[in-house]
Amino acid sequence: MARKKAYREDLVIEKAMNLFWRNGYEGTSMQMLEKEMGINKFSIYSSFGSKNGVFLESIACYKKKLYTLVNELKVTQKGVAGIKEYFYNFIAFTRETEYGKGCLVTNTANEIGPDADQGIKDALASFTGEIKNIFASIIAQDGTKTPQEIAAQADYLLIAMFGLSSATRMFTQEQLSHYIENIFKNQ
Amino acid sequence: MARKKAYREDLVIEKAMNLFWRNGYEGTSMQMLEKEMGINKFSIYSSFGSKNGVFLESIACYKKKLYTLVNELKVTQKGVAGIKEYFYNFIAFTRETEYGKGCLVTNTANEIGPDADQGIKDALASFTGEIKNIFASIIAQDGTKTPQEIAAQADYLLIAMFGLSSATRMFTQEQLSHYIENIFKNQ
DNA sequence: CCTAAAACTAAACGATTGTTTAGAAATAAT
DNA sequence: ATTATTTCTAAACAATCGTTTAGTTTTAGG
Repeated sequence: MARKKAYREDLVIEKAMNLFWRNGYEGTSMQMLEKEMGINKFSIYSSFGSKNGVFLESIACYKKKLYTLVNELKVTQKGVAGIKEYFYNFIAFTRETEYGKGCLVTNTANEIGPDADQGIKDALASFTGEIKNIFASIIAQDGTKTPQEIAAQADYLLIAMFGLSSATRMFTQEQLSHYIENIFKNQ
Repeated sequence: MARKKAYREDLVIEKAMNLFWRNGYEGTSMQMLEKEMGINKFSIYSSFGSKNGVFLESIACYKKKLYTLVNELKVTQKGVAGIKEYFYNFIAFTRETEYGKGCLVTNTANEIGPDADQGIKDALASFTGEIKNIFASIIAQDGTKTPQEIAAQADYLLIAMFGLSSATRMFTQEQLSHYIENIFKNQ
């Protein structure tokens, strides 16, 4: 006994996600979201509660997209060489035109301060922790390293991945290749 | 035949610079600038023209501060080991409390999009180019590398430095050390 | 001392931010 | 077909953004 929604929430969130990915949280206004999502403010608020709610759903949507790459990484038997492939795959994943869009999670981590919304900070921390754990288990594959060595190398590759995400937004493909090749030299 | 300024422009710019460094460009409002600089909007606009003008002066001020470190780097005779020292010095330079503030230039590069103010983009590009040139001339010191090898390694270290700047804002000192030690392993 | 120029205070500007609301349109069950 | 419930349109909300302006205070030269 009621009217039906004229949009699908998962589809409009994907559009919102792309807007946040390109423009950041503060750089994306409700006006822009209305236009891109194709629904008006009332619908956005009734579906997602707030701009912050739209953003949290967008991060969840982003993770789902990225997990195509992450799942390949999870099952790799190539050791650190598999992580290197993930680095290159990630560049392709972020490519927009000449430069990349970076990583939505990393972009957000760069944007927010210490007093940002807790839900956002939790989402970022859980994502970062998960990637680090995957790196660590791959590094441990050959069974030659101590836990300390594994943790240190996982930190190294996590921060390198973090830097790569930002770097895709302003360095050329050639520069990024120089970066990745040196990161994995002698690893 | 006129009233005298009750403030020194170089001193109030240093305060503005610290605000931008901590909060970013968009995260710093004219209201915050008024309070931190200790002068009101009229004085800010009459001295610097606009918020953008305050920011450009703040970047110049930041460079001056950072050049204490950069000048040490310029005259180093230690080759790549001197660059490694610069990386560690930079962490100390950015340290605020538990985490660092990053690099004002890098923070800005992460914040702005492709359609940002041209004056800002120029300032960032000139700074980045200068650092890369210093890295390249240090890498070339031992006279064993081809120009291509020099350029590739300079790109690598530039992006690594770039990543380190962002990383100071959210990774622990221990993690940063793991990162730097691996960056310079076998270089 | 008077006057003119610059620096100050404080209020207001229009635009945009995220959010809310009043009323019209649509739908499913009675 | 009527009714109850939800979605939608469109306008308005208060707050804040960067910027401007009118009017007052201070200062140095004639």
